[in-house]
Amino acid sequence: MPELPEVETTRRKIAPLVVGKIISCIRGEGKNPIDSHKYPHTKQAHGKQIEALGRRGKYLIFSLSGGLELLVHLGMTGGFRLEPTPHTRLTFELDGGQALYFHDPRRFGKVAVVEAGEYSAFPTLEKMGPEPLSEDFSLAVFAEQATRAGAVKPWLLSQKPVSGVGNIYADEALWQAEIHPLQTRLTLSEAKRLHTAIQEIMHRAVEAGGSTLGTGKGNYRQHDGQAGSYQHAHEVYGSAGQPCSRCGTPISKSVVSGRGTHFCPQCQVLRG
DNA sequence: AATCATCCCTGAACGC
DNA sequence: TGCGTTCAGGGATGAT
Repeated sequence: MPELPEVETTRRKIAPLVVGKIISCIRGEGKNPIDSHKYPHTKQAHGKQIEALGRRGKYLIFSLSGGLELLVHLGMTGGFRLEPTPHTRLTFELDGGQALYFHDPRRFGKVAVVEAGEYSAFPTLEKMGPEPLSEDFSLAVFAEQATRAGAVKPWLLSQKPVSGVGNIYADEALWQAEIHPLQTRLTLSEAKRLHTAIQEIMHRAVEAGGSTLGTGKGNYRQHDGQAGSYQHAHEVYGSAGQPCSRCGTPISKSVVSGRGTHFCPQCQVLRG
């Protein structure tokens, strides 16, 4: 499922193909009109030039001429393709006859055109924490906030302490930092380890082109169908019952705030 | 204010 | 083999 590394990989791959192009039209499925509830105001992009392709957390941001932005959230199964698929939800027709297809089997993805910076319809984006691979991801601020009373994993998933961390990379970072997903009130030492783990894992995962899980149609792939490779580096996600690579104890799986949660019960002990 | 459950949606995995 | 059931999950939303 697309988290920061997958979204960043998408951005890097797609940007050279679209920046500078004019969106002549965005079309819906087949001959159907676009569902304006799921994909609001896409018509405003017609005739606009794509000036840049940026990213904030898990959101792709197409900067358009006329002070507009086209926001894309890939949800669980969204992605761009160069050819139409049975799950093409939107077709972006570009000048020069090229097209970009928004493929999204489970339809959890979001696409919208907004005034640049007007994110009030996207509260998670509006309140998004710092980028984990930027200087803005301050250890001091992170460690201070991490002393809070709530459980650490749901907090990471909220996008507030840091942006772009989803279920896979949250589990991986907590394993590397040796912190239990339900731990509260992190010590300075724990916060430092987690801060480092998030940076390292995100960096390595971006380098690997993200993670591609399973063999199905709903998994994450790059626009050309190429898979990422970071799944081979997963230590806990999808590894329930497998021995922990540090201590050999079988990895546990449970549910934490509605999300499948993988951890090593030996290395990641809940402090009282 | 913070935390939790519910909803959306459909392919994959599982069970009989 | 084939059908039906359950599961997965990011983020918005409503509830607690």
